[in-house]
Amino acid sequence: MKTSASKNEIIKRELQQLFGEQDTNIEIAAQCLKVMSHPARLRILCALREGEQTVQNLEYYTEIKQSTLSQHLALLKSRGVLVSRRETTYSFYSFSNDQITQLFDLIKEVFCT
Amino acid sequence: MKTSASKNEIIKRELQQLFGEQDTNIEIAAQCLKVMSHPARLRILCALREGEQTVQNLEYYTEIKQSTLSQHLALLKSRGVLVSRRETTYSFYSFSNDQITQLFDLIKEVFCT
DNA sequence: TACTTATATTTGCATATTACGATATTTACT
DNA sequence: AGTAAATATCGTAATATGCAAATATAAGTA
Repeated sequence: MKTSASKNEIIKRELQQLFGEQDTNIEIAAQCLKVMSHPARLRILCALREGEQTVQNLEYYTEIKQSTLSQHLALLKSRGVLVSRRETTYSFYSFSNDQITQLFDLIKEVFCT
Repeated sequence: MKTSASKNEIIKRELQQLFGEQDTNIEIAAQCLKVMSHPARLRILCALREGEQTVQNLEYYTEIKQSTLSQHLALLKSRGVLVSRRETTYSFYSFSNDQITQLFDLIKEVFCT
């Protein structure tokens, strides 16, 4: 099977542009999606959907052990999905921006309807 | 820090319902997202966005080695992201449904704009 | 039947993730 | 200073994932 060579070239060129020249965007997208694609982390995002929460509240909601939870949160934060702020001894985590929130909402819509 | 116990209970109950009672949906979502969150597989999805393609075309577009590509395709198919059909010796792969396509489009929108 | 092309599967190995106990850090309070 | 609470980090064992060569299968053609 051979589509015309020129058409293949066009598609290939479009592909190269689609996610940016150096595949930077595609790498970022993969990393961000990857960090969201874990049952525990999806549960965390669920719990944060209505607003920021402390670690101990998240521990209660998600039933994930403290150290494990803390690692998941650190990962989500390091990839730009979440942000955190300190208030006395509490850390409050929340979504970092609207795009991520929007992405999460669509995921929920796609898989829960 | 203690939010009132009753409010916590309410949030927890909402969480349990959000992705379904047995966490089935959340598991499915995680698996599906996970399979999409890989640079090679995102590149494959990009190439398929305009319609079905043969394996050899995908090999050309994505520059992924045949056996590796075939494994990625098998994975994407097994998780319901792609479907395939045989025509003589060629396998044609394409998106399995509109929701997945829509999800992919949003991913592209979020990470490439 | 023999040969070729397209795709799929197997295998081995390297690397990455995961969970969780133990330990460390941070901050407040006495 | 000493203690306690909330969170973070470390160490490690189990498991999962990645890639690509080698091999297998499927289907068309001489």
